[in-house]
Amino acid sequence: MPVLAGVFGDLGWNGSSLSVISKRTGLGKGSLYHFFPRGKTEMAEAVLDEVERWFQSNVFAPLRAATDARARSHDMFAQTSKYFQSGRRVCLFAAFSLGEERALFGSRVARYFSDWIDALTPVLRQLGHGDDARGLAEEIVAGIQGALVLSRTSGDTRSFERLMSRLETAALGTDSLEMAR
Amino acid sequence: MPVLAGVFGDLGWNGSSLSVISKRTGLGKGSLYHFFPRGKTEMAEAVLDEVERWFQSNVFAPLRAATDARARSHDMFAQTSKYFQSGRRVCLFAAFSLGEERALFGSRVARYFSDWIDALTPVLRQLGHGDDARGLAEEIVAGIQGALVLSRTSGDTRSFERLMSRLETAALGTDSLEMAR
DNA sequence: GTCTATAGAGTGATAGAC
DNA sequence: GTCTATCACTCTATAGAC
Repeated sequence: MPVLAGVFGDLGWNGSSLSVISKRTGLGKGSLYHFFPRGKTEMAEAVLDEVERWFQSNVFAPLRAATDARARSHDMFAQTSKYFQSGRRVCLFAAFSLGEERALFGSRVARYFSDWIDALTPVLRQLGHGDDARGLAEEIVAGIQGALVLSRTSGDTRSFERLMSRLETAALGTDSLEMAR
Repeated sequence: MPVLAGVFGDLGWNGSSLSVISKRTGLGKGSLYHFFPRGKTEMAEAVLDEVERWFQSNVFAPLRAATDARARSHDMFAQTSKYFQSGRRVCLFAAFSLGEERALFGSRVARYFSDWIDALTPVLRQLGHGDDARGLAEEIVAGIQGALVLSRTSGDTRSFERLMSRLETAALGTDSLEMAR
């Protein structure tokens, strides 16, 4: 499964041909169709399932925990940064948001992002963002995707870290801003 | 050329087969290879050339103009929003940042984003962001890409508008923040 | 005749499915 | 490994403008 995820991340949906998948997994086409009778689509679904589970248990669920909001926010950024390996890894949900793959996986891609925003919003509300919480949650989730694009194109992992830390500051920001008022 | 750009935007690099391109442009393969002897690669290069020229003259150059910084900032957001049609259109530079197309177009993709950040930074410095100007420029350019991802996956053009307006507020933000101090 | 633009049959290679 | 479909691409033929 990690190899499969790596192939889809590196080559995208259309670039991940069965021959490449066969080569990188070390499995023949027969074996691949034994485990995934519906072929490439089922392979991608399995990978998305796994990524989704990882985010549900390591990012979304902790956001809903009953601990300090500041800690939950920090934890989200730490776990997200860890998952994306400072921008070296690709977000498959974003990668599958275009072309043929959009028709295949579009609804679950949309759910992934809305789940994230839904989980983050109450934390930001607790941090004092009030009616702005949902807008800021959108901004942060979008900002993470943008950070992935920018750090990938520049090949600079530090830009990812820089952008993530700015987003985290924005999440905590209202406190210091209110003190200034 | 607009049709070509539409195909690459809708289907991506691998999804844009010559047969689709032939169908949607209404041109036979002979004509396509007459205009683009190096094939699909040359077609994509021509499209990227055009997009790059558009941004150079409508976004990057105005950012370097000798007018009011506030107006230049606003103009950038307006033009960018116009180009991306409130998130309905895809950023081809981001779309070509993965897989095989990364090897083909990676360097010019990187340049597109760094040109943007380079042009935006001095404007933000004039708006009072000081040493933070470059970091904020990164954040804004990344934020636009994130807004495109999010609005595409949700199918909601208003989320794009919302995110763009937040970024514009951030660009102008230091003034009001300094007044509060 | 020459040139540019056109169509589309035909090439080998490779795709995904089985 | 075998299947058919499709891939990017080449080539030949031909249209009309000058």
